Amino acid sequence: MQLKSVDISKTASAASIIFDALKKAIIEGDLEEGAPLRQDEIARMFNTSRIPVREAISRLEEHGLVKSQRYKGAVVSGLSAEEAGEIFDYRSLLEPHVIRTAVPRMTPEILAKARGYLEAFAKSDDPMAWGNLNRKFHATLYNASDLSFHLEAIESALDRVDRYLRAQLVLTDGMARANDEHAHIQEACERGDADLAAELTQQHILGAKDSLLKHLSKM
Amino acid sequence: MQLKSVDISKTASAASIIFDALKKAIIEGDLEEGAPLRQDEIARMFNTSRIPVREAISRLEEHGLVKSQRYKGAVVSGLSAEEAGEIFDYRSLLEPHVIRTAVPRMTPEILAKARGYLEAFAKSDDPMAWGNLNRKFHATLYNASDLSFHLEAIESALDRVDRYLRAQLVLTDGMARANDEHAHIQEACERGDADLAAELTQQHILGAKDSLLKHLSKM
DNA sequence: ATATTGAATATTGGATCCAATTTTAGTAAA
DNA sequence: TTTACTAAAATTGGATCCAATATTCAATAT
Repeated sequence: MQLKSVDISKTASAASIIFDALKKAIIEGDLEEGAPLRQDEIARMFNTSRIPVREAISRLEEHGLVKSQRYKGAVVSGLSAEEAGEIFDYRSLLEPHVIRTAVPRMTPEILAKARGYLEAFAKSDDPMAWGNLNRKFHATLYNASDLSFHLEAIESALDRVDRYLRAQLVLTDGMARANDEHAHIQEACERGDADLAAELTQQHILGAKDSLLKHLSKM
Repeated sequence: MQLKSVDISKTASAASIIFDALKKAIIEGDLEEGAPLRQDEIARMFNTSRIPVREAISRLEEHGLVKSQRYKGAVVSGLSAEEAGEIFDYRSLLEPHVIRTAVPRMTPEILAKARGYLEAFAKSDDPMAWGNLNRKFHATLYNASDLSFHLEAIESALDRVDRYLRAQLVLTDGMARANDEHAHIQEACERGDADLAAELTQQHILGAKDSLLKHLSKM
């Protein structure tokens, strides 16, 4: 007799759940720069002991999202304008390369999926959703490259600047420009023009950097 | 009264010590691909409990150096030829940019230090030392860029391919060619020719990739 | 002899407890 | 009032113990 197989293997460890939750909170700005991460408090929130909390925090530290000191605890780490700018430069090296590799491998399904995110992004009026749709749009196109190391590196870099990117998108005319640029990138991909897609991606990133630095200097 | 201040603050945590030791062992190939990391065994080695060992392993996992499965344990992760090649491509994007930024900021002291490593590398007949001298030579030049995020990213990428790089250096004529290429890079830096230094760095990396992939395909 | 079952062993993830250090609050002295 | 000192509270890192799961291996059935 054959039984329906039920996937019970997805029992994520407590440490992973806490890690994901904290990471999301930091990336989305719910936990602001400098906010202390008290092990005890977090453990109570998740009904666990401090052990998995400590593992989560130490993993976050490896990603540069928190800084921790012995006996003093961990705080959410922030970025100076220079550091944020550097990460945008880093992205402007990697992402054009990745999309250039990806374009010839894009299937109609991938392009349709990207277009879906593109349109949702254009239509959305929820600033909180913009950041996610923006990332999903780009990630969908990039994933076709199959360059897993590059993709991880880009994700990690985006995690660090996501907060600032969001702020920039909301507080300036970034939203309108991003929409426009996304449409051109999508078009280049659909036409199979890898070089153009790469060029537009680079401009997209450096334009955002410019806008972000201007915004930060006014604060 | 004033006391001689003794710096006792550098009491690294047990987890950090274990992390560094395991990382070194993996990078240098003492722990081979697939080797299991038993928490109990490692804890006994360091005279600690398994708690700091687990933290170390989870941090290694964030760096992609080990893969761990619940109730099964962690093993040293390896790279396929494709994955190793991808990391060399990644380096060939970042490192030329970094050295281009670094060249105008190189002081005579930095150049002298790099030359020291260059010469030590050329003279050394200890294959185990080559990998370290190679990294120190490049790192000395790169550090002048002050691009800390890029520098971290490069270090992390090198950590992953170090084992393969070493093997390639030893088993082919890589050593002689590397020496030659290093000398040319050093010279370009001393002349202040940032573009040439970047160009040579890119060739250096892609040449090593080529040599590595040829070596791997013969196995 | 080989495949299957089940108990013993090994191994990991987490909870609770303890030690070391920092921070805070309170008290006394100038 | 302000400053220096001390004790209490808060907080982290690690050790020991327990629960959950995987693996091994001997006993049994085919």
